[in-house]
Amino acid sequence: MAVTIRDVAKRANVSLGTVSRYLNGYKLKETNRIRVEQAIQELGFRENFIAKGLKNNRSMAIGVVLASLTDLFATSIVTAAERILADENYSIIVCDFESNQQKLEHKLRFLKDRSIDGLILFPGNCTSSDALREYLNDKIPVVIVNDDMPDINTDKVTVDNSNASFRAIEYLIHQNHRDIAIINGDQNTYTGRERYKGYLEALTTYQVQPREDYITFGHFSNSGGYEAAKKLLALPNPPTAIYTTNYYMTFGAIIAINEAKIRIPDDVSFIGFDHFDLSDVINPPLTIVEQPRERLGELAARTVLRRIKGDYEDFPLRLSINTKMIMKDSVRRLQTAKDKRQ
Amino acid sequence: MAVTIRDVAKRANVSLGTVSRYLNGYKLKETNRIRVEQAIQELGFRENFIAKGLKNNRSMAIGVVLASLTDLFATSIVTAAERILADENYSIIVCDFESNQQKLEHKLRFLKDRSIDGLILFPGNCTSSDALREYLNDKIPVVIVNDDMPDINTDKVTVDNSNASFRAIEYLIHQNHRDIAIINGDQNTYTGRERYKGYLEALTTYQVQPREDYITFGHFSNSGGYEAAKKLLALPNPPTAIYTTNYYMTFGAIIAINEAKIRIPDDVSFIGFDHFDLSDVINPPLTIVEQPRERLGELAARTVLRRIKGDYEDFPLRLSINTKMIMKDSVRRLQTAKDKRQ
DNA sequence: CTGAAAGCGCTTACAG
DNA sequence: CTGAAAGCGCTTACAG
Repeated sequence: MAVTIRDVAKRANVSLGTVSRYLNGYKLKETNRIRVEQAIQELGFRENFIAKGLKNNRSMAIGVVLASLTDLFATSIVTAAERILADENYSIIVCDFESNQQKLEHKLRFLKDRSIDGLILFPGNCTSSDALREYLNDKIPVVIVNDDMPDINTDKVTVDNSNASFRAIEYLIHQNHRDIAIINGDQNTYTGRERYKGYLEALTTYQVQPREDYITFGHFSNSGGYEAAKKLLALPNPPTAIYTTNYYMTFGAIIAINEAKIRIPDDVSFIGFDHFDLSDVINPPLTIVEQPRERLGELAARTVLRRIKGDYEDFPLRLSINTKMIMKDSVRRLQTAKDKRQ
Repeated sequence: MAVTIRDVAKRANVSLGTVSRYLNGYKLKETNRIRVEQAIQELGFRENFIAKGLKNNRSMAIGVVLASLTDLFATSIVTAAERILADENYSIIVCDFESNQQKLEHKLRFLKDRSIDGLILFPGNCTSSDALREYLNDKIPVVIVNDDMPDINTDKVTVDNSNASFRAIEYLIHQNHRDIAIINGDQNTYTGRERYKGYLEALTTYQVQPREDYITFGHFSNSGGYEAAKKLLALPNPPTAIYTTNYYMTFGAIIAINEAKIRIPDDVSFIGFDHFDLSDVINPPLTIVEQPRERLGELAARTVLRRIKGDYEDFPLRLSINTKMIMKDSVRRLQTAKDKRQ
């Protein structure tokens, strides 16, 4: 049915091997090259990646495994990665493991059975994995995004989660805030823990006593942020500043704040996490921590490609990319006693 | 390196064919079956899907092509589809075409070169496609989600976009609203046009004169909804009810409404689109149109699987699944002159 | 530079 | 029910 290199060879009056070599970038005699090219044109020949894969033991597919396909953070990283991988003719096979360790194992095996050439993994709340160790044993490149997985020795790219929090809180402190609340996400995730850690470190560094009632926890979701913010605002001594630790929570918190008719930054200062289309548009525009999602995705893709090509020079890569604070109008500088005297 | 059926055959003392038959569910003599099973166990044999695919001319992969991987609506449908496809041992290869017709063509060819067994397509703002026609010519099953693509004759699953709007507006009219605004999304998408159409039809049916200033357009995004709502609220005669036409717009509109310190439903009634985690939690809980995303995804997956198996009985399928209105507290019944007299 | 041939890991019609 | 063999569409070491 489909036209094969055999057909091309026949038409071009050369051997199979010659066509194959042409396809793989070897030099042909000029006249042969032209005839092969013509035959390919005329027959509308397209390479069969499956047959190629069987010989080369490569599938030209990269597995992407994430907790949920509906997580904007992960999918925007995947988008950037896909762009690069597709350019190199790699396809991505995506699997969702619904934050379930068992499903994770299953999907990893599923992908392995499909001979993927590399794996990009967002472990989320899952730690470790037997299936993952099989990848390492079989020398299939694995890049882990935004997680540490201490017992898995492979390439890891992440953002400076802890430091991002540190700087956000430090900034608030420099604006004379002391009553700084945090809206934490799931503590069974690496990012959740790291972002919380940075908060505590900043307070410690500047000798601000952490207050338990200012430390809230929820899921990394809109409603998680909403509920936490509501709780904070209802406190007898509400915080002067609120810091949220992911995209969804930021959104939810903003809704709670608006609903409570509390004004940013007059009544409460606010630093959000992740840049989104509304951040700059709402009133006031939000000061936020922006994650370099695009760069993370590119980095993950480039790393896995390099490993596939056998370049293990800097293995295992441990790269933490810097987040960036986007300064807008949601933080108010508080007056200190000293300010007032002046 | 990897263990093949040849190794299994040797160990089990049977022929290649026998192992293959076992793997494909044919009956073996009891003693052979046991030996084959044992050999598979002992050797840790796993089938090679690539080799299988070469013989069978099947890749066990389904292509999924969408405008953006960060569109929650599409990805939640894909999640549901993936669940079903993975159960049947199909993997999904995902491609993002960034709402760009040319990229769409490119990705469709990219996937075709990888011998996908079927395609699930979310065309978004793209209409028609040469590459898509090649799929149909080559009898590769294609299921289109939430779009019509009139010149492509294949299976299509969608929600009752127009009717969803109709019912939402009808409900508002029954609550005595006449000044009903709509926040439309991109009109170069099928869903955008259909949802707008249902709005107009409802007004016509109930003889309410459409007002141009109540009909706003924006992108299907948070800021699109935000900007449109802001404009509506600033009108000299603001509407008594606002209807938004997708998830993101709903969110953005809610923020604008809260920001303007306008109360739902006292000052304005509101019907949103798509159920999301905050819908029920915020104050007041939102009356919304809920799309059966899960069912859509399952239906798309099941349809493509049936076609792959050669079942073309109901081809081309044109299925529109009903949305559901979730009644909460964001719509107020207006008093009519008659109500007041009573 | 190129052809002939073996082989990647499987499936399946054929004959028994 | 099972073995031997041909073949899916490609690649590549070998010899020229």
